[in-house]
Amino acid sequence: MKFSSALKLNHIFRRLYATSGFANSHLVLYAKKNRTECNRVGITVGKKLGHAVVRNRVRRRLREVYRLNESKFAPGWDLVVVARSRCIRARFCELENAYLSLAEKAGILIPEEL
RNA sequence: CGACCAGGUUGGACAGCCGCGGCUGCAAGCCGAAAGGCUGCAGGUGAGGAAAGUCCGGGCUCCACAGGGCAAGGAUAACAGGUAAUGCCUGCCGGGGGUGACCCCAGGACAAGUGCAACAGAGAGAUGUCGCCGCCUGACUUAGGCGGCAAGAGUGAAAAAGUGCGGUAAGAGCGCACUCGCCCAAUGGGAACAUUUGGGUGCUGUAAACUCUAUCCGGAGCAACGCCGUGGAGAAGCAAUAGGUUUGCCCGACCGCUUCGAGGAGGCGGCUUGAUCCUGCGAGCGAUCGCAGGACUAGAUAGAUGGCUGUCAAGACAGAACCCGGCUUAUAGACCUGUGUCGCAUA
RNA sequence: GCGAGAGUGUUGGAAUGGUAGACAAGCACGUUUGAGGUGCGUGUGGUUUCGCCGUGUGGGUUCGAGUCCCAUCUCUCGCA
Repeated sequence: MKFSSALKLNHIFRRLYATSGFANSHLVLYAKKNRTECNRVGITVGKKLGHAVVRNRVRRRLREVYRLNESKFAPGWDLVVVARSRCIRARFCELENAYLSLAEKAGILIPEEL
């Protein structure tokens, strides 16, 4: 994790929810530029998804997706990822595909140099 | 061998790569005046039996009262013991269930008072519909009146202790025998309580209806509480054209400066050594207690255990958040103990 | 962490411990109309043989629980 940290402050979450996000059947992604060189990533797993064990598993997997793919992301963004209920039974590769396709839609990936 | 009963233990394993939170160390590096912070490396460590529900009881912290009594409100309810304490646990008594091992029970007082008991039924806590018997009157086998009775009928969840015999005009605890309930005494027991004992007595049920009796209870909760605290608001002191900021200097522009300071955002502490755990011996029917030796075993703060691969297994319920003791609920599979129970077979 | 409330036919929502489903909406059928709408009337929990089971679930108290008591599940709300 070279240039990323966890997003913890409640008012930044509020600010990001006010923007229009990107969604697919597994996830919702909110993104906004900050004025630093770092990325701050917040994960929201609501109480609807299940008990604490289920919610922890979803959160850990989403964090792991970002960690393994950090090199593909451009720095200088605040991200909030909201898990939807299909994440409970999804495999890891499905979560990874959903995450990366949303990030591509939002335009926060480094464009691949051929 | 099969079906159970009671109590207890455990709660996927191994290997490889990447990754996370504390802790310890480095005569490591960087930043800093220092305290310390950040990074790297190494070592070791890192969720439960229910961490859950928040149903009880405490510790701890602050507030209130700082002494006692009464009232209100709430909780508990056989007896004895255990415990820091409990509404918990153990033993025992009583009641109920099971062939049995064994299991279940809020289990004080309606004989202090009040309330309620729908429908049905004459009558629901005190009576008399049909009825039975005697006497009188009219009539001639029935009607009316007066008196006695509560056996039988019928209603209901419950009907005036129950059954039998005697007794009588008919009947009736009116008398007797047995049974049942309550009260008193005696005996046994530490007590609840028990009784092939003696005497008295025959009273509906309901207090998870109000109530009465006995005992206990001050309130809030780690988001408690303590400390630090940019800016801004406030107070005091000083200074008056010096000082500060803006680019090192000049010009220009902007701003009074210093100290104190309740406290909001935020940060730090509280934060894990404790009614702790393990082993052995002893006391006790047991819960539990005593003694000796040993161990240190998460401490996060948007909240640390994940991802991929391989082998076996396929298998649950489920994630600490100040800490303990219980209760309740959810749980796949595996294992252990018993001079345990029942059935079948054999001897 | 602390605290409060609710759960009844398809839906909203009543019911003092005493025949469960008042009232309204919806639905079905009949009637009114040339046809529809409106109006009026009847029915409507499950299974079925009288009957039995039905108030989130499981127990208990009571002659009798939607109601009272205990436990539990789900949902909603409040405070910080």
